[in-house]
Amino acid sequence: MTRAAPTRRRSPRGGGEQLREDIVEAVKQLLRETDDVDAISIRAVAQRVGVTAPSIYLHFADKEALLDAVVADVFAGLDAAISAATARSTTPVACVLAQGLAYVQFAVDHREHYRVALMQPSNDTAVVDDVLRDCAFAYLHRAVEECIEGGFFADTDPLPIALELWSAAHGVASLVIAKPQLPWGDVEAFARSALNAALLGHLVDGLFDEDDDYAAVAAWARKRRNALR
Amino acid sequence: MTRAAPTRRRSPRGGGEQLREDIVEAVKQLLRETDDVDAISIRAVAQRVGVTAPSIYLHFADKEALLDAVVADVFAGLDAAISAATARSTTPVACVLAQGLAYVQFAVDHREHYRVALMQPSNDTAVVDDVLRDCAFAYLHRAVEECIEGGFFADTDPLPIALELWSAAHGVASLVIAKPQLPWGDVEAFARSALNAALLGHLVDGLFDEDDDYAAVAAWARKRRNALR
DNA sequence: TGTACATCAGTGAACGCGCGTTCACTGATGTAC
DNA sequence: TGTACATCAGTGAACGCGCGTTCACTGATGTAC
Repeated sequence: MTRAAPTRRRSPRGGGEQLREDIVEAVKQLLRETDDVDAISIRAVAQRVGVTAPSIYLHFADKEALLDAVVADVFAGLDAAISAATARSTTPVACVLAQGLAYVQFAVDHREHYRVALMQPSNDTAVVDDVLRDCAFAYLHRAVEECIEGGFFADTDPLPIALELWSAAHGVASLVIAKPQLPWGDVEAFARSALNAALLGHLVDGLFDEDDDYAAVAAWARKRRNALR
Repeated sequence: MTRAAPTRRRSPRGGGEQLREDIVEAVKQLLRETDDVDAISIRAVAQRVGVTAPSIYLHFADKEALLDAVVADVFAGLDAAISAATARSTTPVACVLAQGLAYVQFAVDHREHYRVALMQPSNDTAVVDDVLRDCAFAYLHRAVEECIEGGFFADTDPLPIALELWSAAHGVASLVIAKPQLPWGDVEAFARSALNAALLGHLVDGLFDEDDDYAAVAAWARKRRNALR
């Protein structure tokens, strides 16, 4: 393997910004191609950008800072996807479903990006996580609030519900990514079904006696199922 | 750091079995102590066992084979936890909930073991995954079948439902592990609530018009909520 | 317009390190006679 | 019971490698006069 000739033009004064962006983009490219965080080395990244390894350190303090920047970039992409799904929705419950589907779609479309950002030991600083909390998750939190305000969900604290719904979407996304050989069928249909169940669960939450091992809801469901037949 | 003196007694003929088990146990110990897969090196494992590095290769073809053995061992532990939860349960729906709680409990009690086994790129061979499918997951699959046979769930294919419930439990477990600083509150209570929602969702699945953006179920729930008030 | 100079983005070579793995070996264990 | 020998679990030293990071440098860019 021959080293790539550094064809890149030198940046104008104070113009390292372009190289910085290129470096982050190169990491994302390598993640996409190799599906393996361990393939990310300073040398590999530098070569991909067309620059020598020490140049990376002009823009990032160390490798961890570089990966933090990549994670922040991934969060921004996730945020954009969920923001778009939110804008497309009309009712709050449908909005939560759309957000969940967009989330899973983003994750499986960018599996290694998702893995680095959300399935990895968090070397990410509080700052990086704040990006997530203030953006992508904020949309979900707001939509849950609207579900409560609209009387769709019981009138309780929206935060745990939002976290539960996030867990539901994350569960589908991360298990599909970690174990792709399991019989998922069509992933979007699977995700829709799983998210639908979680949503239905919250819609009917608190409407049945909860200390009876589901006997009350089961009896009700059985009766209704027979009536529908 | 001085190298540990190899105090270990030589195994009797054909008695490498003991060392093999000790090696797997040492890996699990290191994972527990460091919370970091990258801390697992052949040398570190050998030192922990009290043996030199090449000895490892008498029992495992290479590092990947060693990690596969560890994953299989973790799956066995998970299997035992879920088996115990299953035995404790009386009704099938309560059984699914108990299995899910046991699953999450096991995961957070053995976070790095869980990470290696279920949040990591699967270098595990099909053989290793079969252990999971034939043991831990089989209990869930069976319990879902019983939910259907008992008329608790709609009469459909149990496999996707089991996978969805697995995703729900995995979602809680893996997100709590990956982002422990989020406001989870009591993890068991959180898991119970999330699993409860998924279960409720499947209990009432198919009982409402599904092409109306949840309008039918929402109207029904609102009425019932008012009646209960 | 032309020249001397300061700046600083990027270079090239090297550092020390820990890794997975190999190989010829040693010496305690167990066996055959 | 005693001795010679085969076995093979575990050793010690070494291999080549790629890694993150450093440091003194170079030379194109832009500026001051």
